[in-house]
Amino acid sequence: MNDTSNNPRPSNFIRQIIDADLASGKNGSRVATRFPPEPNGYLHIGHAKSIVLNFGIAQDYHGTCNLRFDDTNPAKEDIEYVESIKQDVQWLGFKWTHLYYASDYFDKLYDFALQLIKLGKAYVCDLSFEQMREYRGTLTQPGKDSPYRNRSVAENLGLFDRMRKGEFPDGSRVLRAKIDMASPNINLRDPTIYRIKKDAEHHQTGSKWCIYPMYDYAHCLSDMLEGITHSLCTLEFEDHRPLYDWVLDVLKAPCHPQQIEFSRLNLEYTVMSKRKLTELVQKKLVDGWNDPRMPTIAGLRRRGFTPESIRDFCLRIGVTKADNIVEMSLLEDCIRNDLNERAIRRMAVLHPLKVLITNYPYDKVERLTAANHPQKAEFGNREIAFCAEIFIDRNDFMESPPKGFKRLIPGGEVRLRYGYVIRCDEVIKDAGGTVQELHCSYDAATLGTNPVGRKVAGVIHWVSARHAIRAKLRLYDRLFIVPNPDVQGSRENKDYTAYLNPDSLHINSVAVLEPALANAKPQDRFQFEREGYFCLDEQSPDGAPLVFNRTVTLRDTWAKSDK
RNA sequence: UGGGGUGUCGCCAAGCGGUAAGGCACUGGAUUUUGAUUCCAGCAUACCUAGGUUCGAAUCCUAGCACCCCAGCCA
Repeated sequence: MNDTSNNPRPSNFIRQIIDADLASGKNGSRVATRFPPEPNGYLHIGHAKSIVLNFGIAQDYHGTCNLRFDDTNPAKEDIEYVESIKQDVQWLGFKWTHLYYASDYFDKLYDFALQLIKLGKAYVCDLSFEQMREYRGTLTQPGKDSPYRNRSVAENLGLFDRMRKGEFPDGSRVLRAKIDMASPNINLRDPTIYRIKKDAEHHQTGSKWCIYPMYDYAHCLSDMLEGITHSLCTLEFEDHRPLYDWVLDVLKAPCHPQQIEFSRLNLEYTVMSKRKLTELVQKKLVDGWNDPRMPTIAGLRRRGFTPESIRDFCLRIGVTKADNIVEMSLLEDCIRNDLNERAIRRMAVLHPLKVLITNYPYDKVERLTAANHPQKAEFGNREIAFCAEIFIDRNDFMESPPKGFKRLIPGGEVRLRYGYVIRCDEVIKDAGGTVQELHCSYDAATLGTNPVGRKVAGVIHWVSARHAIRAKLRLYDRLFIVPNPDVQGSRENKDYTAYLNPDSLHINSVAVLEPALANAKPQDRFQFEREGYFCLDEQSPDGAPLVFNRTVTLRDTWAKSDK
């Protein structure tokens, strides 16, 4: 197969850091990473970049990689997301060393908070949300100390204990790290590390806790507790690194993971923020998280993408700190490249036009042999029925063709793929002038061999009208009509949904397919010759009409030309 | 006007002081019973700008410029 995951992974600046650490004997020559999603949505291809990075490094350096759910905010999380994330990581082809939840550490995290208080490095603050914002200052002005900043250790201990016991309402008090209200880095202006959430039912810990740690506090300690050596995250956390280090330093942590930031993936014609993807789902602008138009792993899977192609994509885009927006053509190349190698070929006519072969015995049926893959004999052959009535695609016939048109024209010849050469003798039209049917004649001497004395340039696909099966085809196009809905939206002061592509899904219910497709199984992938790669929808129920999703079209240099 | 980042071909991205990898896209051409695949060729005297150091700079220094992130009791 065409699995690039077996190829050496390209290096990047993070691997260079690890190489240097290994060379200097840091971390006892151990490499431990983790992939830490919050279960508040489905994974998308941006997460795949992080997954391939983290798990790939663990594989290549003979290290470990944990899957850890960063589940510190029960209000936004759900067990459905936990399950989908596990499934998606596995589907991508990775095995975690350990499965953890940040909530596994809630007891330890609480004890560390007690330590912080005893060290005089944390205090309970009674400021309201609004007051807190005022006291924080602005980007250019320093903040000012909270009036509660200098409470005694005993008072802080007592208050924090009562917070834990549920004696105070949500929002009334928080535990804050005591760092520096005048820091030019806003994240260091006494950040909140614990807040009260009394009525949230946590998907893992139930109602055991009514206070929950904040990301900045929980993440570094979780990394530490797992003995992570390299904590890889995206660029927006760069400003948080001093806080990450502060917590571990103050607590004199026995292990201090190194946080390294890389830029997140942006893909043209889609959005990648979980907030926006959630909105698309909730407002039913798409048909759920696994809608094949979504950049989610579940969506790409349903669209027909292979795990190999997504891994390949993640390797090809690289890992840097530069802002980027990757063209869709790269992702398309990855899936075409993989499917070209492994997809069985079939014929499907999307816009059927009836053709009567007038000189072929009307009642005769012939079985022709067609290769399942033109370059791979080991894929075997299948038989296709041929008779006097067939369907070809309307797009393969033109009465007044542009220059260079190689398909069927009145009086012209074309090769039927894996069949005979036919000539169009007569065009039958209805009263409105629409072509209804073509009357053609076939050349019996052209099966498997070229006619002598003349060249037939075109080859078109077809199916027997008497044997064809019907199916529903879902033809997908880009979700948005502009390359960068986020940027365009803020520039034009519009919501990104204003750029949704109204034609991102086209349903074709008239397509006719060769009968061999009847026993396709959900997720089976095919190349419909000259059309594209399709996969049987995972939700096609047994017995119901087949539904195929178009993964991607074939490259089409003819359609691209000006003609 | 604060802090943190980033700037190499249309897009991604190597390069780490010795004279601009690679992939995608694009453009030619060959082969082809998929206008697919495959193959072959082309595609940055140039690295945000301006100075400087050096025999030599995308790489070092200085000063600018542009863009991204940060003022959640989100992650």
